[in-house]
Amino acid sequence: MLEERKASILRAVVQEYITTAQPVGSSVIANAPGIEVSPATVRNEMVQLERQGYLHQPHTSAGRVPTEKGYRFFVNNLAPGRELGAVQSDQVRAFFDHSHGELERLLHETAGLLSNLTSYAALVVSPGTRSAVVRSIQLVRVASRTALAVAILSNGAIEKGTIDLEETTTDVEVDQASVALARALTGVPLDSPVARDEMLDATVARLVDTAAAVFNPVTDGDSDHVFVGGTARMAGAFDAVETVREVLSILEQQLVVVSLMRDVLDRGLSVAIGSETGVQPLAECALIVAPYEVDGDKVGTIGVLGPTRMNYPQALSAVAVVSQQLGDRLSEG
Amino acid sequence: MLEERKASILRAVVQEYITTAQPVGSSVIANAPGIEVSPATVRNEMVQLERQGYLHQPHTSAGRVPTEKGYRFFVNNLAPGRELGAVQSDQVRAFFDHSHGELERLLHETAGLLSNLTSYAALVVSPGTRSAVVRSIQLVRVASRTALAVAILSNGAIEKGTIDLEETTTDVEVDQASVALARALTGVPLDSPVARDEMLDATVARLVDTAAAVFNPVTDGDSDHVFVGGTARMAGAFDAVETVREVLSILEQQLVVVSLMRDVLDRGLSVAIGSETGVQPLAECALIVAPYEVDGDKVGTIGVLGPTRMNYPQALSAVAVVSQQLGDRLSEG
DNA sequence: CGCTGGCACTCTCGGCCATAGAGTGCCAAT
DNA sequence: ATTGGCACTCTATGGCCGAGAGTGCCAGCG
Repeated sequence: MLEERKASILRAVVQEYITTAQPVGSSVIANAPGIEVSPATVRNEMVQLERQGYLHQPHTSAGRVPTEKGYRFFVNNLAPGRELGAVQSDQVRAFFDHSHGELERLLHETAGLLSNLTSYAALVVSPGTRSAVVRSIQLVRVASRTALAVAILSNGAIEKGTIDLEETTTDVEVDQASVALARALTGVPLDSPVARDEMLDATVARLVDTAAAVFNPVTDGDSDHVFVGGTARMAGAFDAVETVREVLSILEQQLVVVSLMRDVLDRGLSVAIGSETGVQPLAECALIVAPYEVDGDKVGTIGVLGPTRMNYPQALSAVAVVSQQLGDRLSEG
Repeated sequence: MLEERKASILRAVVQEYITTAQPVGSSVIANAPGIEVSPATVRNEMVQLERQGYLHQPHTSAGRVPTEKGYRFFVNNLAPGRELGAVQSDQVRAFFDHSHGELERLLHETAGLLSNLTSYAALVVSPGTRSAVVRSIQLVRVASRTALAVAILSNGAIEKGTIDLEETTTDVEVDQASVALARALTGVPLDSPVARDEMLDATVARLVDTAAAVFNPVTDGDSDHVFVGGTARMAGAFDAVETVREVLSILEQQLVVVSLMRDVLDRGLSVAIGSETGVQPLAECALIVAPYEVDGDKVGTIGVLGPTRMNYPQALSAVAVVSQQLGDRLSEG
């Protein structure tokens, strides 16, 4: 733990660095509100903070820059629990009031909203299918050798998968399978085992099984869809174009993003800073995540990805508010 | 038109600049294959080319750089009709042979493929609904005040929209509307007018109309979905981080991208260079587009976005091959 | 004893200059 | 018409210097 005054100084350094992105010197800190000591004293404290690993000096006679440990201490102990500004709260409320239409579209736009609020990249992972129940499921032939299995879930999500047919399969068989599938799965979760006690033609039974199997990977969460908004903001966050490229490259890999977010949540964190993300190219990034709940269940995750020198208080509250309201919006229906 | 030799020089300049990204000088050109004259002669020609607007000199005593007009002449008259390399052809073939599963996923992965082939950003616009016919359509209540209208089309696409219900609407009414909708639209294009000659309860009739209306914007192409792959490549293409930001910002706006591509195609072009795109932030970009055909109909578009100094021959052939094969793949089913 | 003003020191950054080199435009010779 | 030669221009690079920022330390002060 840090003494009162060291903590104040660290807080001031982080806040200053977040806004200016320049190494900050002792005199700036000494003039900061809440600091009542001279630059010399600040300097003495700063060498301590540096020894303890909270600050770093790019070179002699430059100001100090927070380290990962510094940021971590800041978010754990020093970040003011800032409310979102009135304008922004209104923006969120207005968004969800007027939000309308289809689930995917809503999530996509939510990513845009969150990105605008924070001016970082935003991530929205769609609700998992685990907690939802099938409202309607059917098998439709779309070509001579292809059928589509489509399930509509109680949370408004639509899950779909393609099935290869034998050329010899008749339309009647497809229809029978469709009916059997509906009978077996309507009203229960998508990954429920399919009861097989009815007498069915062998071909039809096989069809039902294949169709049901199509949805299993879905429930592994392996196919959770993630909506990314504001990737262009990453270009503004770093001046090394190479860093930008690497980060964008990560954001393109849905699987990586989803498991990254899940992983952070699983570790009980809401913020992962630099190497804490466990992803090397994100060494200069910080990730804020929060689950959103529908009817009390954590069904999905939203997050914000920015540079380590991100505005944590603001981003944290934006993520909190949006996850809350998104959950409410999805629960109400 | 340009005399033989000027054209050869222009070709050499473009090719050289594409690979090195450095202004190219007369001596390099003089040594290029196919040029049998001395640097001095090349210089004389280059001042002509510059006067005619094909080349530009960043400053006295730098090499020459192609202008938009120069690139345009190159793609129109000079670009070798290069075949795709054997390795890459194989890659495309292998991709479509093993491709499997759901339409959206296929298109998404196609964007990735095209991006890998060209090392630029790739764009894939999903097939429009115009040419497809409804295989199945239904209305499903997902919450007390919400229903989902879901249509499955013959091309494997799924179109969906949400409908607000009165709290008082009964499940039976929803079902009736669903049946009526199915009767009216199955087997015909999604934007067909709904026949209303049957006697229906007023509430149900209203439901049917709302549901049908939901799909109209869809057929306006306004909601054509676009899959973007390889955005990270844009970061490698420019060294000004600001340019990268602007381009990414454009790529995030689906509507802009879709109408941009349509616009270019409508003008009968397959390549739009710099200001030809009509989009200011893309001044340093070039866009290559090609439609893909399912059963002879141009149902969608794919494209590649790179810097103006892109490898046109290679990108053109990659786009051609992929659009061809994607069309075939979607036709076969 | 902790704080602070003072001070010498270190390091970066911007400007300046000179030089090297790339590439040109032009001209006279072929 | 082409070309070798040449003087010229402009950029890029590196060294140098001075200004300025910021430090670490110390001695003095409350």
